Amino acid sequence: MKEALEIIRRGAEEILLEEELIERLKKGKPLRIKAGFDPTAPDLHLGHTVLLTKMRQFQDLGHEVCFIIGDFTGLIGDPSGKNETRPPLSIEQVQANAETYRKQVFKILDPQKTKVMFNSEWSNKLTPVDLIKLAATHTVARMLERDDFHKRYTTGQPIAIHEFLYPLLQGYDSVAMKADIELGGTDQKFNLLMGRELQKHFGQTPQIVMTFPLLPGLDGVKKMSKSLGNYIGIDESPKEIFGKIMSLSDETMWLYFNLVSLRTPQEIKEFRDQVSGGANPRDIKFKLAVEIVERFHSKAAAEDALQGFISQFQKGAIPEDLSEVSFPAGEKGLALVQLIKMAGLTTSTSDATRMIEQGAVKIDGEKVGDRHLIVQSGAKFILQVGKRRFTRVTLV
RNA sequence: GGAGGGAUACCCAAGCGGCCAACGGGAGCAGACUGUAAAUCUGCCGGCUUACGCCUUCGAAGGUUCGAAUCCUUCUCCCUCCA
Repeated sequence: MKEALEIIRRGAEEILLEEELIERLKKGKPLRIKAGFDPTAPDLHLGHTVLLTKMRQFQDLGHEVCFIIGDFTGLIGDPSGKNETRPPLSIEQVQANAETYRKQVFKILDPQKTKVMFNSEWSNKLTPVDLIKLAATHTVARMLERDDFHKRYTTGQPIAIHEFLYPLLQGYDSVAMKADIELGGTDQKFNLLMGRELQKHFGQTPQIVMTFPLLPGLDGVKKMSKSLGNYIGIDESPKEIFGKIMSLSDETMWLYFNLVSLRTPQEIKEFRDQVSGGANPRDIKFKLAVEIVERFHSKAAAEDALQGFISQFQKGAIPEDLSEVSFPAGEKGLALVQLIKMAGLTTSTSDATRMIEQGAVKIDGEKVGDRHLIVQSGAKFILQVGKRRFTRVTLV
């Protein structure tokens, strides 16, 4: 029991209320753990794994985990942490995204012990009268206490009325499924507490709320999200994941250790000591990258990624597993800028021209200086743009 | 319902008849330095074009003008105050 609490507590930012949690754990009955996910992002990324890993730990401790897909609330769009109204998703989009979730979550969760639920299941049954009654439980003033709403309100940003319904509906989920504990990011605190209030209102024992720090994205500042493009997808290639981890700043690396690594706090502390003792933080970052790739792929893949990384970036070698493309050059040959674009190394020829001008383009490792360069049919070479974009080209 | 203010590129934000593909900042990309770290410095940062050059963009649609992001009309959306 003490150990269990230790595991549960780890990584959490806040537990409301911890006494209640202990109380319920003591009873020894499996608890119902709830965590909701917006079906907006088609792919799971490392940010999601913070909660998923915690859910997994609950499963391993014998509790019942419910993975809620907010397909109904997704029609509203969670206003949490946003400074603008989110565009509603179409039903088709929501369904497609939910499917992707289903496929990916079980890389972490135990499928045998997971209940996947869609909140439309009960939300769609609410009548307009029910909704009005739900809305009547809270005041506008109470809603405006929420930091993001407050900010938008005071700075003159629009708040649509339906956005007020979001916290209420998310809270209602807890009522509908009789949750014992709800997990969420720190930005979810208001919504999570709403669940407590509504459960009380409906005569249930209020759920315990656990919040977790938000995992910052590659920039180290903003929350990891698909829409910001600063994410590491758990479905990405080993090489990709490895590279992205390596591009994290030293400072951010520690946050990842705390939030996504499964190493013990003692191990992490040892790493910190090593670094302050003069060890190259890069080598510690290697360990993090290896661990994460191993977790979502395999030990072998992690080793390959490490070796590939070393040869490519430390020894400057051209990677081996290159994609290959082939294009007809025509009689007069093909402009290099065209080729770069066709090969997908840049998005436009203008961009390709810029790359050449900036000395970022190499053919077989040789820098190209002439932006008007024409390549002839029969040529075969490795084309490189910048440090990371490579492809093997054959002209016919 | 009435009065006033606003909408500019990924974001913030200038411009208010030609010098505007549009100042400046942030983000991003590339180069140098390095550890694909940080900091710093340099360049780029709408598209097409194998030169010259061309095309589209300033909420939307029309109009005035040799010429509009800039002026006029209508429309859409947002904000503030009043009711």
